[in-house]
Amino acid sequence: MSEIEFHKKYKIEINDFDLKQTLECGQCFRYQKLDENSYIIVARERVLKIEQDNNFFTFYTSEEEFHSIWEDYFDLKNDYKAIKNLLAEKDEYLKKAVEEKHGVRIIKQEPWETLISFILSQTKQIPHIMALVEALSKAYGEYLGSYMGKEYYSFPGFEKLKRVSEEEYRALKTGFRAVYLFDAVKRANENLLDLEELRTKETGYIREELKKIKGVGDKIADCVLLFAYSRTEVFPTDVWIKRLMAHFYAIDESNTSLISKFAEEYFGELGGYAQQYLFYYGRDNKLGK
DNA sequence: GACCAGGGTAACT
DNA sequence: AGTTACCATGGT
Repeated sequence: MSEIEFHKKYKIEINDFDLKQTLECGQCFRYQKLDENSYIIVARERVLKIEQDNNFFTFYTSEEEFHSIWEDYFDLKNDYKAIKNLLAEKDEYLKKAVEEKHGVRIIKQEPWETLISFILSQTKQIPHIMALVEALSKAYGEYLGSYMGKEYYSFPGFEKLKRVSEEEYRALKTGFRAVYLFDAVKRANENLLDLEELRTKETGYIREELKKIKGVGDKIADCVLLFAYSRTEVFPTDVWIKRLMAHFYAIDESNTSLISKFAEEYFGELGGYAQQYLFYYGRDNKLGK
């Protein structure tokens, strides 16, 4: 078991960015909190340690890797101050949400990991989702090293999952999602699903292609579009958002299509950002019951 | 033990 | 086209 050293460091000042908020807002499932100001994340076949001291961040990697990978991964070149200003002008709820959750950034995650993670997410609470993703990685991913008594594994690609049976997925406590996992892996391996090719396609086309996978509907497809393909105009509509839209804007929470239509007109191109600020703000403050 | 969790499907009206 | 039971599992 090789201990990861993290001997390289790159320190940089970044505004409108908060580690806790960005990692714990519900968009990603593979982070480990070390203490109040530092986290370990596993992404892109790597383990990264990050520390935050107000607006200063220490990335335990080279400056070169920060610029080639993590700056893009955390969407750090995007002007979130401008985005937050536009949202805050819309109404009091958004104003409060962007003020309280001022450091959220929409991470650019890998499409495959995002797809599988959100397939696993259905009718699960976030800690459970994290446990399932962890179990899947430990069972079929690559060992990347250990740090402070914890082992880290990469997220397994579809090639690595090619020979895995539904029963083996069930053994990981994935429940009825095992069939969905199996179908996604099968499609990817049979070239019926090419997530890299989809990257450049139109949003609507990507959504329809993703929905061909068993167990993938509008919500999961939209999460992949937002969190992996950076289609920041989409508005993933889950149980929380339904309740919150009823709470904030008096829209019937049982009418998902009406909520989507309202979001499209009201938030426009900023739908994805609005969704994430409202989701995190609402969930964290237990709004909408 | 009932009820719910970052949903989706199939079988109903 | 719009409801509803059900899916597997873990936590309150």
